[in-house]
Amino acid sequence: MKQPTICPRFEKAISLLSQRWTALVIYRLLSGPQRFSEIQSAIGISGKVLSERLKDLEQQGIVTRKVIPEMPVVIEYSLTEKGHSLEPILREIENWSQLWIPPLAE
Amino acid sequence: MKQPTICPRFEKAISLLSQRWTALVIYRLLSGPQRFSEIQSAIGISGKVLSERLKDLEQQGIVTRKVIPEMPVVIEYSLTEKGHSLEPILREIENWSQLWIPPLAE
DNA sequence: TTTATATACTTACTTTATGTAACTAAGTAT
DNA sequence: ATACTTAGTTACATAAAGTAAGTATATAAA
Repeated sequence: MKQPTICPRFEKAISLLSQRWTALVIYRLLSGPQRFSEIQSAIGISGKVLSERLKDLEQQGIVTRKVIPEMPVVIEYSLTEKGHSLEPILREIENWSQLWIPPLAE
Repeated sequence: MKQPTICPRFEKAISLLSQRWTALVIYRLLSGPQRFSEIQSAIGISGKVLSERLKDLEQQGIVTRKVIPEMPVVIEYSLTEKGHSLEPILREIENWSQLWIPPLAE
């Protein structure tokens, strides 16, 4: 075999980012802490998968969960430093999409 | 609703890149044209899904397929200009992974 | 007291995506 | 004719995601 195998750290990053919804959840949180239902309605993800993703992301140290004991309890999700460090990647994607995805694409 | 909805162009870019294997296929092709079987063994994708992905990517103008009529026929896949324009994104991911993914991670 | 509302989930079930392994097509070579 | 190679495809099995209803906790309304 002559092809160099792909770096496992890179592969891990890819598998994180290419899990469905994950990038969009992080992107949303870039604009500040949000609640479960805010994320849900903003990106159109099901409650089931969103709760799975948020648990994953929390475990990977990308997202923090904070319970605020208000009158209906509020749960606030936000990015950790590691989470924020993904911003340049998402900005590159944003930028690329403006250059290469036609405006009318559904 | 107070949350601004996510830009559809950005969403499209994300859905492209977060399809399983797509980013790895493009990443491989960044180092030059490759054959079906090379891509397959380098990233460990099944033939079935690889052929689906390559068709998709061809249709989206990211990859080109070229038939070279050699003795066993050789089919060479390479990136278009649009495909190459994704390089900065993949480099950011590569860079991020070196900073934030622990070396021993399986 | 029952009924209703709200948030943040979870559960059961269905549909879609992916994996696996065997098979096909076209062209040599033996 | 038989076997070998590359680039796939097909049929079937498993895993991931979607959908809709249900749960837990708390507040307020009838």
